[in-house]
Amino acid sequence: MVYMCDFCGEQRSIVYCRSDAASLCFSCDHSVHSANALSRRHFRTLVCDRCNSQPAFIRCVTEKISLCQNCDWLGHAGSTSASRHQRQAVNCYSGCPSSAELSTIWPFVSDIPSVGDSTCEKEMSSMRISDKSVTNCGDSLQSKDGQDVSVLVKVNDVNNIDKSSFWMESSSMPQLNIKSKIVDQPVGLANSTSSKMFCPGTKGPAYCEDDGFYEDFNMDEVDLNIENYDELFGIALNNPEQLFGNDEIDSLFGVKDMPGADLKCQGTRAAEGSSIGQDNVVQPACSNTVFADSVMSSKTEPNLCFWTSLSFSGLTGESSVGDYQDCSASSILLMEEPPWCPQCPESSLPSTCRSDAVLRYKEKKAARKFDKKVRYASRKARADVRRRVKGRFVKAGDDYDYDPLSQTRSC
DNA sequence: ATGCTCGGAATAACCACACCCTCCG
DNA sequence: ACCGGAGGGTGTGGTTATTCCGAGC
Repeated sequence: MVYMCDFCGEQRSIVYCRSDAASLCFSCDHSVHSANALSRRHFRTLVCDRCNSQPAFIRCVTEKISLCQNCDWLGHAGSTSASRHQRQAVNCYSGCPSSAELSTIWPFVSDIPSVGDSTCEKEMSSMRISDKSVTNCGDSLQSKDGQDVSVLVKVNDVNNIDKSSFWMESSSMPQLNIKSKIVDQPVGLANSTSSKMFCPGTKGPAYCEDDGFYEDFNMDEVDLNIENYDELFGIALNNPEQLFGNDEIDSLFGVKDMPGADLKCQGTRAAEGSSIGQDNVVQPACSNTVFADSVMSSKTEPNLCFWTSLSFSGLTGESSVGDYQDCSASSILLMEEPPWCPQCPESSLPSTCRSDAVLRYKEKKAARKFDKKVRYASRKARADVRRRVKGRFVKAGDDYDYDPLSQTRSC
């Protein structure tokens, strides 16, 4: 069955835009995402060649098809022979790259139509070329005329990766025993091992920072350059809270108390495991049902983007779901529970243990409070001591039922 | 398949008043 | 150009009310 473009309904859908939750043909993708600056930020990838409904994140070189997470698992996890298939990550892009640039991103796609240079590209160049996040990331792609079309790619060979390594930028974690190597690296791409952490499947700081949602993330505060990994985590590995603080860690992960969650987590958590001499730290995320559940149940939480972008500073609850959807992590987070989880042999935690963990998680979640920016400390100080009636401020001298200072009632 | 009810979660509204900002003389 | 006063708008937190959404029937 041929799936048609959600927009025109005439051409075969090729590109998937998660922000729009739409499968588009190249032509409509170009026209739709050249509409305005926001739409140009949408990250698109190929549509899964198998289910035609999910964004592809893996290219099976052997079968010459692009697969979503689900289909990749179903197709490659089952049989030994299939699991040996050579696979590579499917790149994604934002902006309006030309057909030539698309060919560079997806050299295996043969039917890329000609989409000439448009005003969109020009606007994109003005918007993104100077974007330091792109240059910092090192994943930008230079077009012939030197314009950065903000093509962000992941170039790691993903052979042998398991589901958990999909969650992380494995090659960026030097202390982890990830069997990955770089193959088929597109021209103009920086070595991913030298890049900073970025969103798996898509890519990180460039995108996230660009989104405004992460604008409070200050790299100067915590230098997360992987080159400083030892310097960074060498101190914090044994106790990441030294780096981020207890509350921030709790707030970020929300699953701190969950058994088994620590070492399944990516980023600092995984690094934490590596620091204590666990070579095989990377385990399938599905190895812990609780963890998977926690992730899925937290799919609308902004801090989940931390998993993939390390954008953990100054996150508040102000961002909309759309922001998360724009985050590449959404390809995972917004999905339903992966079908491969039930297949995992380690998912047999005792139900009581699981329920306890879930309970702790929910309590933690409830207790968690997103940082609220207080513009005027003096006003806050006053509000903190102001007497109230049913939560409302009362006039000075009036009866009150709540006094923050004395915790007593006047009546 | 559809509609209804229920419960939980998320969000908005409310209150007083010190402080901030703008305007004007 | 600078200063000071007047006046209006803003922001602060705990509680309640309202809205939203999913599950179950």
